[in-house]
Amino acid sequence: MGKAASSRPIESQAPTMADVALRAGVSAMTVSRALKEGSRVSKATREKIMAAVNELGYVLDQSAGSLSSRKTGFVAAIVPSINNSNFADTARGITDELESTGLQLLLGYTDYTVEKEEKLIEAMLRRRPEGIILTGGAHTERARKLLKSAGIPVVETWELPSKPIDQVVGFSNEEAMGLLVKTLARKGYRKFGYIGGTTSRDTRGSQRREGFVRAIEELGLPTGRLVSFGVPPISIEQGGQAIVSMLERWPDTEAVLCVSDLSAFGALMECKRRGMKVPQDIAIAGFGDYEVAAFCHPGITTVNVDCYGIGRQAARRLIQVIRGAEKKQGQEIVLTGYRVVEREST
Amino acid sequence: MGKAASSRPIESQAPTMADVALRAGVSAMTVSRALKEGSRVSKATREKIMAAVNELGYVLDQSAGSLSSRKTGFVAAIVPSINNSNFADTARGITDELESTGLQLLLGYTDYTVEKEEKLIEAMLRRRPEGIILTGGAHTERARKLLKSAGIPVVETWELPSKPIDQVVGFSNEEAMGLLVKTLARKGYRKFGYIGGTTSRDTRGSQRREGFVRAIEELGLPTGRLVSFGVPPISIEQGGQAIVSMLERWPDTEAVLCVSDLSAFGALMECKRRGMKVPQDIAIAGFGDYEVAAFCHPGITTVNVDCYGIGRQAARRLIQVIRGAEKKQGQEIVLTGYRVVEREST
DNA sequence: GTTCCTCATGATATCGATAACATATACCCG
DNA sequence: CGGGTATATGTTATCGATATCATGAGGAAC
Repeated sequence: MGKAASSRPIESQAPTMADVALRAGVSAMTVSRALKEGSRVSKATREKIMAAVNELGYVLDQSAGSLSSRKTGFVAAIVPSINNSNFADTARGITDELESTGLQLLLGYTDYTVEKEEKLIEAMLRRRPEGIILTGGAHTERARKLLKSAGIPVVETWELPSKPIDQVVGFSNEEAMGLLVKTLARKGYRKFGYIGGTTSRDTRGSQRREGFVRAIEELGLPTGRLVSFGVPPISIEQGGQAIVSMLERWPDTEAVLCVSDLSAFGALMECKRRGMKVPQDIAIAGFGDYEVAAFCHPGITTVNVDCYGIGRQAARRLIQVIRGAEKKQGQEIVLTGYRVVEREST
Repeated sequence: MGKAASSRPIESQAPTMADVALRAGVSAMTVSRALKEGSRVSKATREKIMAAVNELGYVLDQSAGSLSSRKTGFVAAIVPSINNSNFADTARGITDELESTGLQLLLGYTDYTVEKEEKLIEAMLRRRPEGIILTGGAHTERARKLLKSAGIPVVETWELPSKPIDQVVGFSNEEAMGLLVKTLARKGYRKFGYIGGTTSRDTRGSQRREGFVRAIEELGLPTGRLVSFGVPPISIEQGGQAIVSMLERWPDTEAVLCVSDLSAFGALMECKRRGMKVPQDIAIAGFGDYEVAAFCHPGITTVNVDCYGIGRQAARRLIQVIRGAEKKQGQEIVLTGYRVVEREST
């Protein structure tokens, strides 16, 4: 910069593409092309334009661009909670997958209610996302209608909905919990208890519970040891309270399965606080393979779910439809893996 | 619905405001008014319009609206990680505070690098947010320039930057860690160790470490017991590995302070795994008051930070500038509280 | 040298809503 | 009943970019 320092005009207005064009001595259209990857602009012109861009501190206005190009570059994703590290991982997977494509994530959370989900869906659709990722298959009728008339690809995740809207990336929570029961039954446990939330708001939680009940029945084991405690998402603290209730009602329970690792961890800590030995006095298992389950002592047996992969795959499927062939290839269902991780708590 | 089922026209195009207007027999402008809170439209007209809206499944297009109104309704927030429950809480606080105002959050995460922050800031500014919330005070020069020329209110959080851009909602990590040291010194501990990450990427971590060193020096206690382990954010697992290293080099350490509760939890579990008694053999403290610290056994002494409140207050300050008086009231700094929470681990 | 093609660039219309102004109708009051 | 005011609605221009078509310059081939 051998030239005199360029005086910065004190304009409160942010510079526009026309300002850049004027300064670079080209048309606005050429500026638009120069700022877009893969369009042909001569090297000299591009340099002039970039110089003007830097001098003015210009940043492209995508809200204007998306109006004329009819592509907003948004993808919406709705999860039950961003405080839950499983869903945070999914959100991270989505973001990471979107990053290379220049798509921007609009993230919302429902607090596990379909009513808030409906509101969120509507709010997001106002931004005209090019695709939308939902958690689970439970939605209000109005939400379904809104999604249908929006005409954008939808991916439901984390479950296998009985009535899929469009695409699905998920797994059967019922089967996964069933597998956990069977794995532990093979180790000799017979009196199983289950800890979960009180309502059906958390559909994945309900499915896991059903999977538990079904597996117990199939194996011909003692049934009925179900404790419901707290509104989903059931916290660490509530897991601790729930196991107290479990031990009071069914003191001879041999193994307790929890709807998530957080409640399992709470249960585990409560047991230790009471001087019980895990797994000798009682075995505890969770679901989700949270970091805390791997590194607490004893480590908690759990079901590992590919949370991050769910996010990446969901985003990838959207991208394929958005950027790829116009034609939707029908309701594809992607099954994501899960596996039982046995640790010291069982 | 006593009427015959309305046949759904197979139009791939999403309906526009003009379609609604046509159907309701009014002008587009009236539709726009009817869909906006607080504008005067007669009851009969509004009902006609709402009927048309529902029949067509119309959803307002805000990207178009924000172009003419010159208000996008976006607020950007950039945090180091969304997998960290402290920052997830802050994001939740922001979202909750924005909800009533109709503003939509654009959330991004930097993985603790200023380079990715710069990229994110630029990407977000392309969406023309009306305000932006950042974590910490470390930014690239270019990021600062971009923010300045964007001319929107900026709130830096979670720290007290030495060179604030605009507004600040945070606390002194240095002082907070110093308070923790002093609190434990009062209980009689003298040989303090510190566990943190290896680089200065995590500026809050660095500040906590400085606060630790300074407090130790001021109290005239033995210095130098610092273990750096792993790239921030330091995980539970790395906390466990770090305390092994600490015990090898300084076996007589009485109390170990960790950059966060996650590493403290890892350290705690590793000690238990080795059969050490906490706090009798060694005391352990963390930072951040994560849920796990409260409910693990023994509970971990830590510094509680109002993560959620930081988010709410940061958002509130933005809203005041955005929706309120045009005039910025200068660089206001809001101090958020913190407090030492003593538990069984010390 | 003429024709044809490629590549760089410009001109204009347009995306879908809203701001700002214009107009029409109803209502109020002395 | 006339003038003024409030309320409801319509008309037009506009936000800032991009799609599309048009144009011009340069080069290759014969």
